[in-house]
Amino acid sequence: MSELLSIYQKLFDRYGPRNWWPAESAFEMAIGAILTQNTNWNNVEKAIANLRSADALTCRKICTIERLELEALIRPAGFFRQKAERLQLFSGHLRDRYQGCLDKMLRQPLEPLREELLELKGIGPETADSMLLYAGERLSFVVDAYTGRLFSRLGLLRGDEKYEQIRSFFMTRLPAETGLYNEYHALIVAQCKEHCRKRPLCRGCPLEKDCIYRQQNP
DNA sequence: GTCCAGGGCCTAC
DNA sequence: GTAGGCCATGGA
Repeated sequence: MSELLSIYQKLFDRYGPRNWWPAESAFEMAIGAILTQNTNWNNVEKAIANLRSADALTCRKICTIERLELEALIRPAGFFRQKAERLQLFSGHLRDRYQGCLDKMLRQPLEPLREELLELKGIGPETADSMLLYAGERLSFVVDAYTGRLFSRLGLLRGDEKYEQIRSFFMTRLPAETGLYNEYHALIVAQCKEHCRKRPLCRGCPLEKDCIYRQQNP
């Protein structure tokens, strides 16, 4: 078994299926992907609950709601002014180019679609890949800060790779299965939330024996 | 009080 | 092309 699959298996054995992305619709996932930028998911849940109560989890409503009202609804998610703008830019694009139909957008050819998302202000690579993988079930590995941190510690990355390099690292080594991509990213998050934050401690970590950081710092 | 979270943009060198 | 500042809330 490849090294990446072996690590995957250890994480899956420890944490089980993560059932990502937690949302009731693809559009809600896309909105959540923007709201969770550099923000604890707990806070995002509050914002999404507010949007749901206001019946504002649709493209049409996000497009037409007053900016200040949208800001107030998503306030718990932090960075609420930027995020309100980003939600409306994304929804406006969806309305203008795909008649507001997210499924239609997500069925487009992968790489051009990814580039199209990246051209939108406020959608960077992680947000784009989250939308593609989780809302669209498209084959695009999601990289985040945890990913680089964990695989550097495991000695599989140097630590100075750019986003696209890390994404390619996984995509050229893993079987082309969206279910695997989905679970792997979610498991990395679960792992890092429990063990690999900024503190240099791997005790009890399911990857303990593989973790070169621990070998270097017993 | 301090640190951090499932980033991304902008500006200055 | 890249390091540093900025955006903001809420929980640990």
